[in-house]
Amino acid sequence: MSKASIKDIALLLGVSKTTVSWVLSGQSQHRKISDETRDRVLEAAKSLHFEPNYFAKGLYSGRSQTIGLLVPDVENPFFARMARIIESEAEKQQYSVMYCSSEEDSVKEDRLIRMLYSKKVDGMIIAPTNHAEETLEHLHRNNVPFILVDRDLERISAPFVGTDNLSGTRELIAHMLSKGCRKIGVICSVPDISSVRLRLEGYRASLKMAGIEPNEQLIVDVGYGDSACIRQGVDTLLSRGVDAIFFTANSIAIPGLKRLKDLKINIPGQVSVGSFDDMDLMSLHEPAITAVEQPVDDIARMAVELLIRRINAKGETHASEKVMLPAKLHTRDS
Amino acid sequence: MSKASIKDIALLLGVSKTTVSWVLSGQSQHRKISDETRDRVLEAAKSLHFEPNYFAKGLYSGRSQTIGLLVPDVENPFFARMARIIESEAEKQQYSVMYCSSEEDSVKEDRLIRMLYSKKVDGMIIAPTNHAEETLEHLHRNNVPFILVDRDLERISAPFVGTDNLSGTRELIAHMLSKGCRKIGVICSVPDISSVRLRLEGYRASLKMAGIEPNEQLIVDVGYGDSACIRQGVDTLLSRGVDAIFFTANSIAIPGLKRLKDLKINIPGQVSVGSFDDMDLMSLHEPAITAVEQPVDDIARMAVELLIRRINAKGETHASEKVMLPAKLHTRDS
DNA sequence: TTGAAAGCGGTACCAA
DNA sequence: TTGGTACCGCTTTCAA
Repeated sequence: MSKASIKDIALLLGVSKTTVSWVLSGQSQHRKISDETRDRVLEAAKSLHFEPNYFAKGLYSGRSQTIGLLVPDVENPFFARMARIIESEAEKQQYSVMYCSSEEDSVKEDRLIRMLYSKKVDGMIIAPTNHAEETLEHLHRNNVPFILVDRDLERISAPFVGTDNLSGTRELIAHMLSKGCRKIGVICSVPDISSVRLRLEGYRASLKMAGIEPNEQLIVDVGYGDSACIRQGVDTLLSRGVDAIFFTANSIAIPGLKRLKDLKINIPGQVSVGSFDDMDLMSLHEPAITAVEQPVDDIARMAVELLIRRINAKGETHASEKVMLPAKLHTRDS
Repeated sequence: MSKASIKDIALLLGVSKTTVSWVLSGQSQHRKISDETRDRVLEAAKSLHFEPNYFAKGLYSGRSQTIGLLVPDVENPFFARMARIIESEAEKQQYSVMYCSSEEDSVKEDRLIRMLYSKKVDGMIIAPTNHAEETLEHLHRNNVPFILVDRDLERISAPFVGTDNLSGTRELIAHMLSKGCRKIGVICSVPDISSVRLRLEGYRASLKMAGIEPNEQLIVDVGYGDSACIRQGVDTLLSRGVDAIFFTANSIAIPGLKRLKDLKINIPGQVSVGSFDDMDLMSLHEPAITAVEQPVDDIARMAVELLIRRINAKGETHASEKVMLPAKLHTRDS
């Protein structure tokens, strides 16, 4: 029951490995193999259940037909969906996906990237921490193509695909302002990554546009998003008299909404709420929560497309495109 | 910048590949390599940034240090969490994870399992469709260890780890009965998989225990869970006068709850609600929804443990343990 | 039209 | 204590 190899087929038929290899890799035409030989080989391959050995092929070709996916947390609905789409897009092109979660920890991130690298993935899709430069440089030097998603690293020139966080946020804040909110608080985490930074920037810009001077006291940074800190953050903002709260991500919104529920705060009576990342929970919430939906499917599709293009273009230098896809505001009852 | 190989090091130092290989694989002691040689090799390896070639190693050893994960949908919060825990458990043991989503489609499942197989994963963790026997037999014949999770396949003797669906459901239904519900409807999908089958069995058993004859008219099967069908299912049950609805999975509960919200049904005034699979949404819902939480972390951990044990015990025959972990009922306001 | 042989990068047996 | 060499399975160049 041990695997049939090319050699086995060659021995069986009394032809050479070369011939078998040529037939099996569809080069019968080009290499002028006789139809008869070709058919005998194909038949033997079928009856012996021949399957090319992945390692041998990889050893020679250097290709694994596998891509690596590194995100902060595959369990987060945003990244879980991204993983799902990436998987199906990759499969269409005969690629498999290996995934890892960095937990926003750059040390772990470094370790995981090296692991993916050592497993010879043909390329990677990475939502990096803000300290990934060195590791990514290493990839670059070793000609491993990669695409950044969700957060960009301005200091390195790498292709990026993500949401237009600035416009998305501005639209959301503008909506809140139009509903009469004047003292909008924010809860954010990991503000050093580009996406969050831009969401904060969008927030400030919108206020200024409306003639309101942003008050830094109303921006609460909860570090890596521990839920106790988030609940605390809600309390802080409430004590500072906000009339609205902007959650900068789903991971913040969930504990945040829980806290508001526990405190029996009336939404939008006492405070309005707006959130980045739309999810079932937002529309099912009572009242339904206004949220900005990221174009995650498009991000995933484009990331795979760009990555595979780069994999196939190994060697050639590309301009490092930076793609920003528009977000979509869902105004609801909050 | 191309990778340094063992040969490069050997050439550089004027020693043989054998020596280098032995030093690098930590056999200096055993193979009695002189300390001096060892140090020279180690130093050269470090300065040339030597890293063993994954394919070459795999070609010889047959091992990939990778496991395959096949679930119906990695985006589903239950499986997303499972994926997350499996990843971290696997990493502790130096394994990477490749994932695939079968979409409950046995044809796709077969294709994906074969793909994982061809990529030489050392083992697989699979939440199978009810038609996976043949493919799994193929794995078995080829000595690829695998663990079934979430749903068991009684017809084949394979290790399984999942939730005790029967008890979990009985507890939930008993709770609903104790609150006075008498006409409990059910919406389920893919009832041919063991987990759902057991949930339905638990439902019927509980009713009988309470002296109520189960009415098959109150069990709506929505096939593969298209959300239009689920909404329709809710309508059907309501028209049949149920005083409670049991959703057999989170994927059913979400569209189901949406429909109830759209219809402005008062929960639990008009109908009570209970669901399998706890998630943030359940406790944040107004009113909070009573739900059965599956021990997904334990399932994932145990699956990895059993799998790796089997990988390492290749050849030995094991009893095929079937592990059922207890579910936890969260009674809430619905 | 087909085959022999070298090589991809390690590992391990058998000698020395 | 160390080295030569065959082999894992596939691809491809060069010869016939």
